Amino acid sequence: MDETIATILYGCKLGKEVEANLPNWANHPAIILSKTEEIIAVFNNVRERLMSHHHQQQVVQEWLSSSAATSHQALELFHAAENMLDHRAPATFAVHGMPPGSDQMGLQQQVMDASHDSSRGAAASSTQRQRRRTGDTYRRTVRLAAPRMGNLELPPEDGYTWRKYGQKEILGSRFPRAYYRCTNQKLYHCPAKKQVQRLDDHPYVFEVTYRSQHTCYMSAIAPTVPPPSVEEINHQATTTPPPAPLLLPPPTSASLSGHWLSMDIKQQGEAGTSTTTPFDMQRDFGHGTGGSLASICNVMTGGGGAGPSGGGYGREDDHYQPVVDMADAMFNSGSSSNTSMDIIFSSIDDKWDTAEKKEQFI
DNA sequence: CCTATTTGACCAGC
DNA sequence: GCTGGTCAAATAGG
Repeated sequence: MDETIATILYGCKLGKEVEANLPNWANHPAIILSKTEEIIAVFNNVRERLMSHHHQQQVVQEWLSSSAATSHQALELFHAAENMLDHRAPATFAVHGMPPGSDQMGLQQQVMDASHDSSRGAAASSTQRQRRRTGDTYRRTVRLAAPRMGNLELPPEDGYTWRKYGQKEILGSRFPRAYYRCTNQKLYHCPAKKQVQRLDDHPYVFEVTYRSQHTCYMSAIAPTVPPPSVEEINHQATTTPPPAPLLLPPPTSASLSGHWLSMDIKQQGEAGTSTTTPFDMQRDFGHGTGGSLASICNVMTGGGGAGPSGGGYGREDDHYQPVVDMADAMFNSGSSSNTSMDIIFSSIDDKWDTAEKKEQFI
């Protein structure tokens, strides 16, 4: 949630920048166009996230109030949702950070082949190299937006931690393909791999092919919980309410959209990276001993469980509604009026200054 | 020192 | 033989 606010602040900063440079850019409509498109993309992203978030919150609250839910039930719900997301039909999705109209590319996540692979991984520990193209390998391909700023070479964060083990020039592709495997491969023999390839015609889009499934989080000693499926990650940017009754928690509020603009705002006292988040979720979900509905609800609503300390993310309600209002003011106020933006700009000045001290954007 | 990344070489599938 | 996927030594960084 904090990065949503950070995104809003960033969008506001862009607006201010345009405002300040209007005299200079009066004869450069291309610059203004570029800037305004960026602003629109930023706030579209915010709106989508907030709408998705709001829907999740409602569903979880309804579920919690309508059933004598236990943490065990929550766990079952968690897995059910995961299965549902993992096996549902391909769905279109809007891409993070793409300017309006960019989704006309018809970017689509494609489940290439959801056949499960149990023969790879530890079983392939023979002296011979693993065989390829056997056809029974779990394989699915998704397309994700690259960050529009920062290091464009970095693939979008997906909640898992990966280790790069190879890169190769691919015939007919301008960009090399990068090969990643799960960092837990050694520890837990997790066979999950992914290939990341930037599209020739859309350099801002990564085609990510996932192969084999994570087993690391199922290990009794593994400290991780399954981060959300890729579909769920995509759904964070979906423009329509998700078909599933509820969504899984985001891997971390600092791991996904934070990379979108390369402007993660570190929580105070949070020294960990995004990879730490699922671990805390595991404590709440997977083992159940310390799990509480409150923590589960926090995780489900994307509010809690982030960061080793958990501080800062668990108080979603403290600032969520104002943000919704702010976004609502931005998008629902009449186009002829700019007062709402003025209010926003003026009201966030203090906050922006604070945020700016914490992290220099751009 | 440990871990991650880079990169040339190797190997299997087509 | 070509291409793509993986290995593993070298290198970099914390």
